[in-house]
Parts: sequence; C-alpha cells; structure tokens
Amino acid sequence: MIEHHRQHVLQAQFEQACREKGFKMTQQRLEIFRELAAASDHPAAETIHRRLLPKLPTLSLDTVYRTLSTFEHHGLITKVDTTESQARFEAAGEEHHHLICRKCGRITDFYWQRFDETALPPDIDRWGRVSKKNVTLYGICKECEESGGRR
Amino acid sequence: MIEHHRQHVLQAQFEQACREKGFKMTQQRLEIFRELAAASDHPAAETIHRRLLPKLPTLSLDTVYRTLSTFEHHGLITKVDTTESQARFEAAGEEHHHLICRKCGRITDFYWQRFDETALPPDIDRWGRVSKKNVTLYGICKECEESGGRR
DNA sequence: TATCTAAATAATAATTATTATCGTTTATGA
DNA sequence: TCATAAACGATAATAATTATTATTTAGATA
Repeated sequence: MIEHHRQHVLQAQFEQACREKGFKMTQQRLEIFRELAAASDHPAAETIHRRLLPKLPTLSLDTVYRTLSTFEHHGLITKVDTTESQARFEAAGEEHHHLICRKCGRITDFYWQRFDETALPPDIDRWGRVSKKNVTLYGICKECEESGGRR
Repeated sequence: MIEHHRQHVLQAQFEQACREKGFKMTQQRLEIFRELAAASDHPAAETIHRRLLPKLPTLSLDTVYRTLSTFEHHGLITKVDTTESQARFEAAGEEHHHLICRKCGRITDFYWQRFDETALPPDIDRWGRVSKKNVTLYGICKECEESGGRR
C-alpha cells in the first residue's frame, strides 16, 4: 500500500517534469525513470534494459540509451564518474559521493556534509567557475575483504 | 641541455621500473611512458598513438592499448575518473585532483593538501578500506567562459 | 659475442558500447 | 477525433577496446 503510494507520487512528479521540460511522457520513459529512482546500484543502460524487459517486452536497448541521454540533458539523472567503459547512471538527488570497490566493482553512495560545505582551494578561481564537486573513494569493501572478492 | 638531461633521467627511471616489475623495456614502451610523463592533458590511447607516429611510424594503436594496460596494472599510470567513453590516462605522481570543463572537456590537475589530509566520514569504515581519494570538479573554465566555448 | 626463448609487436579480426537512420507508432494539443 | 511532431523499434553504422596469430626482439645464457 505504501509502495503503491510511493509509485503514484513518483509518477506524478515525473509527469510534471516532462511537462516542465517539454518532452513527452511515454510508458518507456516512465519505467526507465522509475527503475533509476528505485535502483541504488548505479545501473548501466544494458542493466536497465534487462530489468525492464519482463514488463516492457518490446523495449529496445536503443530507446534506453536515447532516454537516458534525454534525462541527462534535462538534469533528471547523471552519469557517474568511473574508469569503466560502460556508462553508469543514477537519479539526480541530494548531493552525495561514491565508494567504488576495486574487487567487485560495486558503486555505493555516501554523504559527506563537511566536504560539501568546505571551500575550494583559492586558486581554483583562476581556472573558472565550478558547478559540481564529486568525491570518489576507491578501496576494497568489507564483503570482498572477507570473501576474497568472490560473490 | 637540461631537457636532454631530464630525458636521460626519465629513461633511467623507466628502465629500472621495468626491471623491478619484470617486464621488458622496449622502444615502444619507453616512448609511450615518456609521452605520458611529459603530457599534462591526460591523453587518450588514440591521442598518444597519434603523437608518437612521427617518431615510431610502425607503432600500432593496439600496442598503445596493451602497453597502457600493462603500465596501469603495475601502477606506473592511472586512468582518470570521467564520464567520457574514451579512457584518459596520466603518469602516476603526487596526489592531486581534477578540474573538468563542461564545454571544452579539458582536464586540468590541481592540488589540495587540506583535502588530502582531511579524515573521511567515520561511517566509511563500515564499508571497507579506502586506498585512494579522488576529487573531480566540474565547471566552465575561464577560456570557455570568455570565448563562449569555441577554441 | 652469438644463440635461444619467452615476451612483445603489428596486422587483422572480433567484440563491446553507443549512436545514427528510417519507417512506423503514439502522446498531446487543436 | 484528428493532425502532427516527437518518440519508438529495427537495423545498420560507428567508436573504443580486446583477442588472435604470425613475426620480431629484449634479455638471459652459453
């Protein structure tokens, strides 16, 4: 029931975003947005496609790519900074940062208000105007440490 | 003369690294390493290939990729965190961070000792063991601001 | 110094990730 | 309801990277 309510609210918000940004609200876009809003694992386009196929059997991978690109240009989602070749996405939300495990590759969010509030080094001003600050921490997560990386 | 000396020292260091890590020192590897050590623009594999062709006309792009991969595995170079599809590389050196211009795409190094010395949020410990901390700042550089991004 | 051998190279082909083209379908506004 | 531009799915193309293989070469050894 609560889940059902959340879905409803999410859908309403998404419909409004489409109207505001001036693009059409399609079933495909709604589901892709929902999937991203619900996911906490920063899925790649292919992952999203795979997850939605049961619900939208005709959904093409190409539509997923196009839709993600549209969402990104309108600021609804962002690409994650990685060294991987596959792009990874997340719904735009509160300012946060990422932990990446070198063994399993999992990307985890974390929050760091102290950092967010810290002033940048003064010489950055000479470079230009900064609009976003990302921290990425690399290491080995507990699960990999304990299991030796197999999971 | 000074340049010549630097080159010589660099080559000696590289030769030693090869011996230590146990891989062969080839002309190709030396030149790729030199190119990366001299570059400040975090070149992609293709860029390095293009730059070296005049000097090594038979150098294959594939060798550049393989060599970069070898260097990376041995910690001589690192991939830069980006949202681009092409991987960008830099020689391993002092701890530093990156500025990325959203218009021209240029990646610039900056140093931020205050950050490097700052403790991570305590709950990170529950995630695992962190071995590297990267900051990436996005914005618009002075040149793009002034020129409207054309250059 | 010449010889040997495993490692590295270049050429080629293959794979993976993403984007473009185009004919068909559909959301939205009149 | 209808018209139309936007979005879709199928297909093909491109871009980035990796694998295969025959040839070459760095570095160890005689």
